[in-house]
Amino acid sequence: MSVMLSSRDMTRLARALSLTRDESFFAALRNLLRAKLFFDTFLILIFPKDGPPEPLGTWIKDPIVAHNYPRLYTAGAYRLDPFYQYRGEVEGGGLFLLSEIAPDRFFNGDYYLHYYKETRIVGEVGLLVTLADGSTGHLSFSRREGRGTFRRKEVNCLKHHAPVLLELLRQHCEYQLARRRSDRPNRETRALDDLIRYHVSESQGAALTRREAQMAGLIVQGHSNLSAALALGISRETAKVHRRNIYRKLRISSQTELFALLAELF
Amino acid sequence: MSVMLSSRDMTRLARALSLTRDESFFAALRNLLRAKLFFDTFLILIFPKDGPPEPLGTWIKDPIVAHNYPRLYTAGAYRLDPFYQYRGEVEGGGLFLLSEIAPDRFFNGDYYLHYYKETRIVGEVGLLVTLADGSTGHLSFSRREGRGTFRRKEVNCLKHHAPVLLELLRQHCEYQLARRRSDRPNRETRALDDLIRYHVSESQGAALTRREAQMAGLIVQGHSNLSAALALGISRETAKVHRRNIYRKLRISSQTELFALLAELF
DNA sequence: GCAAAAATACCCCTTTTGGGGTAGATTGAT
DNA sequence: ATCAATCTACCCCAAAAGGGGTATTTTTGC
Repeated sequence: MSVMLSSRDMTRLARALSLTRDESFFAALRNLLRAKLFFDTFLILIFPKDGPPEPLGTWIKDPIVAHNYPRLYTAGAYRLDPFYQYRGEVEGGGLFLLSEIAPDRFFNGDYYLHYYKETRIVGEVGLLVTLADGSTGHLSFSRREGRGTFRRKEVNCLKHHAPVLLELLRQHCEYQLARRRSDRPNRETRALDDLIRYHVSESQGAALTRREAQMAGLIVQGHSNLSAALALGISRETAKVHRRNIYRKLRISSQTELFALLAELF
Repeated sequence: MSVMLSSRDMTRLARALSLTRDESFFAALRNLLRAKLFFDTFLILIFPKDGPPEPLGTWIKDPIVAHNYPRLYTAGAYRLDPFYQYRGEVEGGGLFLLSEIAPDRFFNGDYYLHYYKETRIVGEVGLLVTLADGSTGHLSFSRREGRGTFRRKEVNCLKHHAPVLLELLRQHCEYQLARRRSDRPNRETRALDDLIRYHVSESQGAALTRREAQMAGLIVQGHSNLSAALALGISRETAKVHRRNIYRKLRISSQTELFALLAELF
């Protein structure tokens, strides 16, 4: 990861900038960063002045962690997150290593030992940016053991580019905040599974059950049987049954064909 | 497969009608029909007055047959195809069972014994429609052994709906013929693998080799490693290597993620 | 012409899919 | 209250994907 940005990097950055007001910003930024360095989790949250964080985007590679972590975190563990605790201390914003802002005793504390450690995260970098209403935008990415911690060179490079990343984050969070406040009642809020059921019924003449449509949605979003099972709170075997029934009803025999069928929904 | 069309069927039909001038017509019609009955191959060809057929769309479930059949067929075997031989005999068009139009000795002839039989096809239904320039549009779908032949009820139903299907086929073939004759030199003719290489380079900062981009294209089009290997004329193991290198370069670990990355190309 | 990059092919292994079965618990609609 | 559809869970198996390795040939760039 070189400190200099090539002209191609600038193009990609401009593209990300143009997407800050878009739902796809999260994925775009994640891909942009992933092209430059490895990470195993990628999260964007808003920390209100008080109360639980609001997730704007969540990407966690490990399906089991992806299932357990957000629930525990939002339920209360966030209070012990050094980034959450640090949210008011920071003037404007900045990019920090967990180790920089963690309290002295953090790595011996309850949070680390009983919760954070479970995730096997060995390195975390977080951005914090103060928003207009006093809440704080937070972007975090981390590595699990096996990938090694972030190297000094990488961190320096990230700090060098922090102002741009912070501005991207700020724009995105401000926009999402505004959108949530205006709280438009029904802007295409038709759930994915309803869309899938409707589309499949129209184009294939097959009726998927609610659960099957949910499963189909999870599959095309990249969930394995295990991951989808965790998301639905059922066993991996049952998830397999749903998948099989979907394929049978749609007269297909592979994940690829499911993508082809549902492609026009995206 | 009931003879009556429900109002929902009519909607789907109207949609297919609106797509006759579209590249996606082939898939749309295939899906529409597949919602009503099983088949293992689905082809749309144009038979010129003489000379080899021009494929407009090809879908063959079995990867090995998909690889071998079209090559042999276009190379010359088409001359022995009863549907090809019958193309001039038909006034306007019609829907026929292979068994109806096959010469008396067909099932003892060379074509059947040494070529057609290899495909393990046990039942074929074909549409033929005369086009404005004297060539013939041909739609064929067939079943392989294990699925059973087309049942009398299904055939009667198909014959009942033949006029509509023939009109769909006629419109599509006429349009494709016209488009091919006008032969616009460079209408988005940039090959898929070039598009993939460009897009991946822009969005991921990773450079795929030519072969890798080809492989990526085949994967997202639904080819398994075996199927892609046959298409590229390499061994299944080598195809696996390309797939693995693609995933490594793009920092992904599943076919689903590849879809997510390349989704915007479609 | 030479070195680097790419393409080819095969080996090993584990995990995931895909397809079949049975069977008990829940749920919904009449 | 009952009956059918649905959801659940587990069994089996074969095929494919996913990830690691080594090694040879071909292409490509300088």
